[in-house]
Amino acid sequence: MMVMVRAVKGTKDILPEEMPRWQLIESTARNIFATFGFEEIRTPLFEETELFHRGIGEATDVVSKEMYTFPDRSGNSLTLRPEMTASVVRATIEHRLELYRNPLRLFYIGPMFRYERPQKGRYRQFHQIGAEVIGSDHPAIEAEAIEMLLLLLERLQVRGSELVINSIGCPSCRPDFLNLLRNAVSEKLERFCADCRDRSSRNVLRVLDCKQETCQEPIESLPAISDHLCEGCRSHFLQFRSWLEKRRVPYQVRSRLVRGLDYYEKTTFEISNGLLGAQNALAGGGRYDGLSALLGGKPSKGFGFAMGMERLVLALPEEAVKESSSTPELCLVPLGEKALEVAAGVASKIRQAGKGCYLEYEARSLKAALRSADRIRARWALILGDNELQTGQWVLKDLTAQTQRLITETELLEACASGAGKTQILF
RNA sequence: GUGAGCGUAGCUCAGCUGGAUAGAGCACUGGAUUGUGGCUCCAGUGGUCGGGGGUUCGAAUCCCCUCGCUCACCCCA
Repeated sequence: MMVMVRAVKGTKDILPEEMPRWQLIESTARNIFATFGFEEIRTPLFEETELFHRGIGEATDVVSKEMYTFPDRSGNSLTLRPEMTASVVRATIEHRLELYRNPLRLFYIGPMFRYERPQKGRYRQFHQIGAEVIGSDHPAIEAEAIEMLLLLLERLQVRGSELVINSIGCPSCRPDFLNLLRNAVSEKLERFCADCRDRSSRNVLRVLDCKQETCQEPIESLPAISDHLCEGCRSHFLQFRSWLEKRRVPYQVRSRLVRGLDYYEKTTFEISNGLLGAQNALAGGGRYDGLSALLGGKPSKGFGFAMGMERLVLALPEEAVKESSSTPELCLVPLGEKALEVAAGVASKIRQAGKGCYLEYEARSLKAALRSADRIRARWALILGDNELQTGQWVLKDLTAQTQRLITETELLEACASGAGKTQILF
């Protein structure tokens, strides 16, 4: 037997049944982002591998072991984007978008790719909605972006989200802190788990984020970054917090919050939600003032976030998705080949008038056709058999009211012409 | 990369410590109703029990390998 080809590991089909949830999320996001002055941008799904190496950082997990990297036919190394901030910043540099609006407010919706073991809420092809503000380092804009994100969640009736924030310092204070931290960890190395011992040399900050029971106590005694911020970072963070408070956004400071991408500095944040399982981060983001310069552009400060759409779908309550069927309400039921020809012509005219209808092709019997019309939830069935062909009087059956009446082609097309702008036919 | 759990009809699942032609509900098709749906009743289609090997008189059931899915670690959205 032929082996069935299936969707590759970590990818999945989003079937028509679940499409309303996705469409709701996308349209709500577009509407809300527009009210904040954000404009949509789409960048290619793949980029020069170099972009992510430079932007995200060689040492990160994403770059070192999670990228879909491949040579194209000319030998260039390309990579399916694992996130989109680097691409957006690349595009702003390439097209000088900072000349066009300052700050630049952009958002995006699209698929990302990371080679990881799939689990609940985590896929190899996953989708993000994200937003970036480029060209300003005002702390108020961070609070505004977070407010926008929370408003989206509220509008989608997603409950139980928590905002945690932190400042991870900047190039002028972080290196000193990292040394301090590294030394503190190595002093009591034996008290940390094997993973943390490994992390202490690879990426010390991560030690702060370890969830191992046994590591909690030694972590407590480690220096906190909040005590070692430079004056600029400290004041920026305080202002950011006060802007959140002015906007009445509840938050928690977690000095152990660490992000996985090297370009972040100063403000970082995460929104988690208990409905998601182990991968409980619904959205995350932060400031990336050095990224533009790193990618060869003019120094340009930025702040942004990304939200996982699959995770948002998991957290989306059923009542938020309203039944909104856009499928046709009229089903044409021809009985026999000759009737099919006539019906096909009528269907064309209906659609040219901007209305919709189903055309039943394989009506084995009237009974089967009506059953099928019922199943696709059509409101009316137009029956076209030998009798109707003869008389020119077709049978229009109201499947809900269980009534039927005769109608001519002319009357039908007149009904189609009425109700301008609506795709459903009004009888 | 590591660990655990699970693979029986399109879907959700029964199938007791190994026993004869592998079952149910839903879905699908047809009939009761020669051109009238949803409800009801009746009947039917559909499975190399994920794949391979082994133990046995006999394997969906036990053992080994393999593939797949799920969840968790790691990491993140």
